[in-house]
Amino acid sequence: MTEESFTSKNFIEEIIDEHNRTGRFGGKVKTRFPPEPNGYLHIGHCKALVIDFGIAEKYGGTTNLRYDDTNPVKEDTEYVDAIKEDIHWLGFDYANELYASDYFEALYEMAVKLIKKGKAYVDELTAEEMREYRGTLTEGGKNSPWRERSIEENLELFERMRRGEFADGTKTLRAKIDMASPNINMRDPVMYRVMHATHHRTGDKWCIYPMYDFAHGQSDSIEGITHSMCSLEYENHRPLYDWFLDELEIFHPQQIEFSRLNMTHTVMSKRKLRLLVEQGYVDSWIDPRMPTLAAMRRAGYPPKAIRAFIEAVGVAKNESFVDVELLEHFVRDQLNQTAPRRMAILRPIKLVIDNYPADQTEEFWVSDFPQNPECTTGRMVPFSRELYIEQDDFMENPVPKYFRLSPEREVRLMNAYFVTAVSMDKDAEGKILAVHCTYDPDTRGGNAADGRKVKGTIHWVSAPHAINAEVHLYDYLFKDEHPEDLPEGELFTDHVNKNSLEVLVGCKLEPALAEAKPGQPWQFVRNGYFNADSFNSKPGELVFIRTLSLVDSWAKQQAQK
RNA sequence: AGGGGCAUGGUGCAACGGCAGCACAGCGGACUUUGAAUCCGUUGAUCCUGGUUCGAAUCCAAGUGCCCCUGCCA
Repeated sequence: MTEESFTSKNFIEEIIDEHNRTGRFGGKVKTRFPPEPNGYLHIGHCKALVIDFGIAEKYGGTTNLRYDDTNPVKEDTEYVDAIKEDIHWLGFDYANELYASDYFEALYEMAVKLIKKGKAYVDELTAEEMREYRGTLTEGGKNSPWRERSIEENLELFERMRRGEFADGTKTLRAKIDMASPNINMRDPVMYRVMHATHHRTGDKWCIYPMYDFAHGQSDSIEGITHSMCSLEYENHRPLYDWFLDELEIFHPQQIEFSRLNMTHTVMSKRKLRLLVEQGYVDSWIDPRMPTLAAMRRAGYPPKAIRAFIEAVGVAKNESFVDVELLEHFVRDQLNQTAPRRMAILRPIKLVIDNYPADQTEEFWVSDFPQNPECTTGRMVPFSRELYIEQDDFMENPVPKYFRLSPEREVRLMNAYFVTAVSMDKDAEGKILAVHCTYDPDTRGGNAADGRKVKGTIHWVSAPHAINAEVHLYDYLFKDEHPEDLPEGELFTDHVNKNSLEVLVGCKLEPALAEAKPGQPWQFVRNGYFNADSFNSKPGELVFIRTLSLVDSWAKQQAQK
């Protein structure tokens, strides 16, 4: 069975197949990924990444990384670097690192060409006037009084714009198309505006900057891009994309629009993400609660899982809202295969084995992947009379179906011994300070010599050998599935989950975890997947981030009651 | 209201005139030294109305709903 025979093609591939049948691009496929360096890449961009790089790879072509940097006041090299890092992390290789600003001179010449053809003119309408002249959705606009200047005058004025003779906002270069068009984008769109601003790459060389519409298609054309994929909101811009290319009579790529990725329990617009950062709802763009790729990397999401998720979501033109649980499924699926198991106690309570010699210590070899009998790697785990277990793993008055430790009940300490709880130490308020138990020496390793079974198996850490750590547990930033669906007058920031970060101090970890490095995934058994925090951990002062909890059907069942 | 786009289980995606399928979620069970994983089973959908056709999710017509567009943002 070949993989190909069972995977259907998405609509973009069907378009390309058609191009290949008709020979439109001579069988070539070349794509580009065009981020604006004004923020961090998020999971939504990853969809574009997978489409742009995936399509090119599938058809034997290449992909350029091209920063869409035509607006100097919004863009910064900080973002240029962050974007590059994210792309590499995901495992994509671009053919060239390019910038729309590389083409400023060529774009200028193209504008001159359109002026000479009588297809562009210098306008002096103010921003407000231009809005009035543009008309409305239902009524056409009217021509600017400057629309019929001579070609010579336009040429001279445009050159003087470039030389810096005019103040910001006083002049624009506009395409002369059709002020009555039902498509507002065709009502003499602005091609160039005056902006005396320093650009992150060209510095102060320019004081006029091209608009997106005038830059994107021609940049595609210059690079020989065949298929220019973008999100649905650019559909209305395609006639303009085509118009510039046709009037300029240059190589004409095909723009294809797909629906962007939306996900439950988060927001995806850069504006909103920036707001969360600036107003302090999160620490930064890489706060693990953010849907940015850098945040996911920090939280321990494997790039393979993210790509598998995007593949599973598919490509179409439907406005879609993907459940964040689908992403989590792929993350767990990947981590389950790659994260070595370790024991860690997040909310410790002391467990004292009364009949275990006080001065005795022993060690158990434990596999990194106990569910895989072929696994040969592992570590030694020390065991002694005083241990820590999870508070949740002991219940003085157990509820029905609870089969962890409770008075007079026997459970297995994972990989070690069977123990039976016998008593508790309590303070004046009745709070349990420690649990006492006895162990059965004939159950060493976790199996009883007489073959008897226990219902529960709990994890533990030897108290004198434990290392301390801080653990950060994150929850969704928004409890609402659709935080952007708001009642009139409410802000999405009003709905930020105030309890989305829980900091646990004094967690007790098995000693092997002292070696943990950021970026290494671990499964803390029965707790979830964790990763040393690349930002807060210092040698000897580890901080772990919970990437994701394990699926917990017990907790779910309890919550339903 | 004008223009553009989209409608298939709870969610996302297939089926391209011929048995509506896959993934996630859900539900039930088996197994278990992780209440995880794994395994087995299972509920559930073609926006509406009419037409063409032996046969329509698919083609045609009329409707309905949702999204995008009035930046010198991208």
